[in-house]
Amino acid sequence: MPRRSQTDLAVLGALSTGPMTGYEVRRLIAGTLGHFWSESFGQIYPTLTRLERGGLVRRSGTGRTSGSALEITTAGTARLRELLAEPHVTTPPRNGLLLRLFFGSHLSSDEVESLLHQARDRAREALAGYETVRDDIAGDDSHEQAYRTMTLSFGEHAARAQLAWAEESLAALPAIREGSSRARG
Amino acid sequence: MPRRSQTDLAVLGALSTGPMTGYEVRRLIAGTLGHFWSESFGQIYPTLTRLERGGLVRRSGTGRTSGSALEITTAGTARLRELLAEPHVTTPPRNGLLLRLFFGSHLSSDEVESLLHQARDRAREALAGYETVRDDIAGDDSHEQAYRTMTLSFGEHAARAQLAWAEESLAALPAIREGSSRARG
DNA sequence: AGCAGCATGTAAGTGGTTACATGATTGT
DNA sequence: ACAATCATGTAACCACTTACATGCTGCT
Repeated sequence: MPRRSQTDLAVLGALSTGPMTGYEVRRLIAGTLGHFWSESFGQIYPTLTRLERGGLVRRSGTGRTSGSALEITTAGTARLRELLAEPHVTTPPRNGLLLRLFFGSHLSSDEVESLLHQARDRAREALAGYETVRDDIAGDDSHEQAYRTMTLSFGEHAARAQLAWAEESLAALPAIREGSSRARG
Repeated sequence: MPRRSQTDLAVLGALSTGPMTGYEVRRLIAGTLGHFWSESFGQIYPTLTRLERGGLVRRSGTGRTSGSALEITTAGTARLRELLAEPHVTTPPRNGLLLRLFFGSHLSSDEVESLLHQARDRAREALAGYETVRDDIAGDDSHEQAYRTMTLSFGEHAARAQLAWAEESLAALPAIREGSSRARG
């Protein structure tokens, strides 16, 4: 199983929603897709020129201010569908917060509490962000709306779960604190 | 902000639970930590030799069968605490399933259904796995138990959230199906 | 005798991050 | 004028994955 980049998929997908400049592709991926996908900016322009050379994308007039807008071609749409049908890979998780929590016995209980506060606050921020996204989507009644709602809903479920977990864990902390101080003497 | 590897942290943390061979470190990271952390095996042995050269880890007798067990040193424990106190980084998400779902309008509704089934089944499998982990932890009454339970609980919350989301989304599919067929003709 | 699992590594390749570099345009 | 944003790239570095290579031990 060769290590295949899914950057093409993300970029073609972005362009499938309409012509835009490379800068706008960047922003779309960092913004809307940001909750479940990320591309480093250093990848996007090289990918766009490669796709253009391959005839999957073409220049079409100028963008809003300067630069040229990019448009997906028929071949590009076909390629997008191919890529969508391929088995998906999700990068293995690397959650630095949970890694630290797992070895929490080496931390002071204040440090543990701080980690949990961070997790809780991050979940709250995510939820607040999703609310505005939901408002954006509401004004959109294309056939793409349903799928945006679906992915948004995933984010909301995940954030609510993290929030609930963080609050439960914070509530459990005093008992752990007692336990470890009893163990130490 | 230099791109810093957290492999040292994961490996030192693993060894902080007791002496073990490199092979066992591998297994611990792939198993117990696997739900929120991953290391590629090609990294572990080089890391161990580097840590040994740095005096953070030392050989101590032989493992269960062959090979030599590795033990964390006092300096290693100190380093571990340093690393734990550093700000954590969590790799940006790259969820191939959600990426595809987001562009679901280019997929047939059968393909979308299949993606959701995969998400649902994966969540169920995770939950089943967590159940056995919970049993393992129950027999362990060290002061580390509380933190294992905490990270396990995170996994359970996340898996339950994903399961609920997948089931809701599957239930919503018929309406989407209707909508898109109405739009097409 | 043979297989599964234990055990330890290496080497090539690549995907991706980060930082740097440059200039146009719009708003104040 | 000046700042912020739009816009397009490049180059170096590195972390990581994958595949390969090798031998031992315990069981049947």
